[in-house]
Amino acid sequence: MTARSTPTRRTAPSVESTECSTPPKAVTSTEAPDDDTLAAMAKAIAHPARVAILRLLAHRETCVTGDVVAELPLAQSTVSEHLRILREAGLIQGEIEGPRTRYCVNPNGLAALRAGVAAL
Amino acid sequence: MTARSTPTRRTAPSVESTECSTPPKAVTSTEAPDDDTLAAMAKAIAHPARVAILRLLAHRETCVTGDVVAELPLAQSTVSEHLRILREAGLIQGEIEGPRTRYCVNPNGLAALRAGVAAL
DNA sequence: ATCGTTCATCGTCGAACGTCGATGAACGAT
DNA sequence: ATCGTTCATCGACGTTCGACGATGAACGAT
Repeated sequence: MTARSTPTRRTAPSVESTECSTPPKAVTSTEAPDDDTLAAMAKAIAHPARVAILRLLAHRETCVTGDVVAELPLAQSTVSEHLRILREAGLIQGEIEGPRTRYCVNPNGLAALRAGVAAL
Repeated sequence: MTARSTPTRRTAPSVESTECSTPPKAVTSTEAPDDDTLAAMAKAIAHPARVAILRLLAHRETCVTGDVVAELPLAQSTVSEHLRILREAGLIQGEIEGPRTRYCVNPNGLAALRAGVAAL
C-alpha cells in the first residue's frame, strides 16, 4: 500500500468522508509545515502541468477528470497521474461521482503550502 | 553555456553587479509568475535540504558555503550543488568573497515565489 | 445481461535528479 | 614562489520522474 487518499477504483468503492464541496469557511489554523512536508508540497507543484491543473480547478467548477484532460496536451493516463500526485500531496481532493471523478482544490492544503513558503 | 548567475570559479572572475547585501526595502512589483516559472521555483525548494538551506540563510547571516556544509549531513559537493540550484532559481544570491562564497536569500525571488503560490 | 464511457493503475523506457569522491581554479598567507 | 584553504565543476552511479499505451474495474444506459 502506498497511502492513497480517496479515488481508488479497481479495488474498493471506499465511500469515504472527504467531501469535494467543502464549505468555504473553516480554514482552521494552518500551521507552517516542516522541511520535508514543505518540500513534498513544493514537489507537487514543481511541474507546469500540475500548476496549470491547480489554476484550472481554482477558476472553474468543472473538476471532472475528462475536462482537465481536454485542457491539457497530455494523455489521459498522464493527467490522471498528475491528479494523483496533487491529491496525495493534499492540494486537491477527488470524489468519485458515478463513472467519473470530480476534483477540486483543497483549501486547507493550499493554505498549508502558502504558510510554508511564507515562513521561509 | 547553461546560464549561470554569479559564482563561477574555474573560469572567469566575473566581478558582476548583483550585491549580496541587498537593501531590505525595494520589493519592486513582484508580479505573479507564469506556470513554467512558478514550477521552476517550486522545484528549487522541492527538496528538504534546499528548504533547510533557505531557512538557514534566512535566520542567519553567516552565508558562507562552509557554514552551510557544516549544518547539513551532506558532502561539500552536494551542498554546493543545492546552492547552485537555489541560485539559478533566483531564490538566493552568491557573492565571491576572497577564497569563499557568501550566500544570502534573494528577497525578490522569494517574493515572486510567494506571489506565485498566492495566485494559485 | 450486455455495451459504452470514464478513469485509475500497470509496465516500460528515456530523461532528469541526488549523491559522492576527485579534481583543480582562485585566493590569502607564508 | 609555494602551500593550504575554500569551493565550483566533472564523472559515475543508482534512484526517481514524466510520458505513453494498454488494461480492466465501476457505473449508467439499454
